[in-house]
Amino acid sequence: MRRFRGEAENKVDNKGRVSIPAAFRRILEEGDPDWSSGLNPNLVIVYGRRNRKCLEGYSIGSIEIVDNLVSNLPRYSKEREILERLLNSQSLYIQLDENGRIILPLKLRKLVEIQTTAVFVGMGEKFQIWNPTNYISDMNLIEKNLSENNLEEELYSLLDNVKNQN
Amino acid sequence: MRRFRGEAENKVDNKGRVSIPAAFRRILEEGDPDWSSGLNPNLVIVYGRRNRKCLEGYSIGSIEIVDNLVSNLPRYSKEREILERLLNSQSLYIQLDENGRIILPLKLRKLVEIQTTAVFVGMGEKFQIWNPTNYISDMNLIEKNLSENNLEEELYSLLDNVKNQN
DNA sequence: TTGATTCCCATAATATTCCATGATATAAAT
DNA sequence: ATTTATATCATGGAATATTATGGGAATCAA
Repeated sequence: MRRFRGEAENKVDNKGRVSIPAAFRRILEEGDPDWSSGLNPNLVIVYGRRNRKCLEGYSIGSIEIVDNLVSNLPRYSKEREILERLLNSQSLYIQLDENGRIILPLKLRKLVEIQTTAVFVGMGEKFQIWNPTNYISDMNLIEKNLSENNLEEELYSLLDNVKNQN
Repeated sequence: MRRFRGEAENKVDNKGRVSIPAAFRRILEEGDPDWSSGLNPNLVIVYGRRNRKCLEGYSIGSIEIVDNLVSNLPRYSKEREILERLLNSQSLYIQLDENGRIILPLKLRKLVEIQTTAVFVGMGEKFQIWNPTNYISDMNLIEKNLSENNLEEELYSLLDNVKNQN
């Protein structure tokens, strides 16, 4: 399955409307079992990630994978209850409109400090929505983290040493 | 599997259109699981390599190997999130058009200083896209490094000591 | 009735598709 | 081997479609 890739910066108007980048729409369409040509795909927005100042968007298909992982934990276990709280209560279904936009409720915009602009960031099986300035800081943090932990080399050696298993 | 080999210099028009060298197309076709005769292959362009002034092109097959390695890390682990960020946010899918061209978005062209001409460089499992002048400097840098330290022989001797990890 | 929410339409910018052509290369034929 | 036919490549232009984004009317809720 194709992944969310790339970055895009889109306007948020005062009704809270934002365009989902076209490339992401394609992934949402593929990932929505109910979607077919002509319809508008659904997605799930999760806003329950503490220590992260961003929202996360999942295709229906990929949120179901996560949900199933949670369902495999022992029922009524403390861990499961917490995860369900974070992933289920702090999330909502949204359907794209005719123009490929969604409406970000005021509550969510406030939560992640989004006002007139939102940055969409591809993260593989999900994507993130950031306030532009916060995104830059987060990226800088990552850069720092990379160099400190020597992760960068590790990462690129992954890329460079792909042993082709086809 | 066949590899990206050779160099080619192609024109970039003001819409950002460039021909992918025919030899590279064949490799992209072979490497795209969805490709079949008559279709146009997809590829992934990675632009996030710090300290490198070039873009990198991967066939779908080889980028998926990398993606899967990352996907095997614990979901939501710090390490995975960092890797996903770097690999996915700094890359994009592109499909060749009917004439074997792709469109390099302005953002990417600026990033690597490409204007009217681009050099394609085969690098085995990936290829690079350079501004011609920058490519020459990079090559010179390598040459200089090699001759100054008399590294060439040493380098090639590395090849013989590789413990084959396949 | 006064915000907010949804739906519908408009549009400039951008991207995609389609067609055309000269230049190379590949294959066939004498 | 030299010429002739055929296909493929790199590139340009123009027609068409899609994106991102704004504005307003209709609908709804308190």
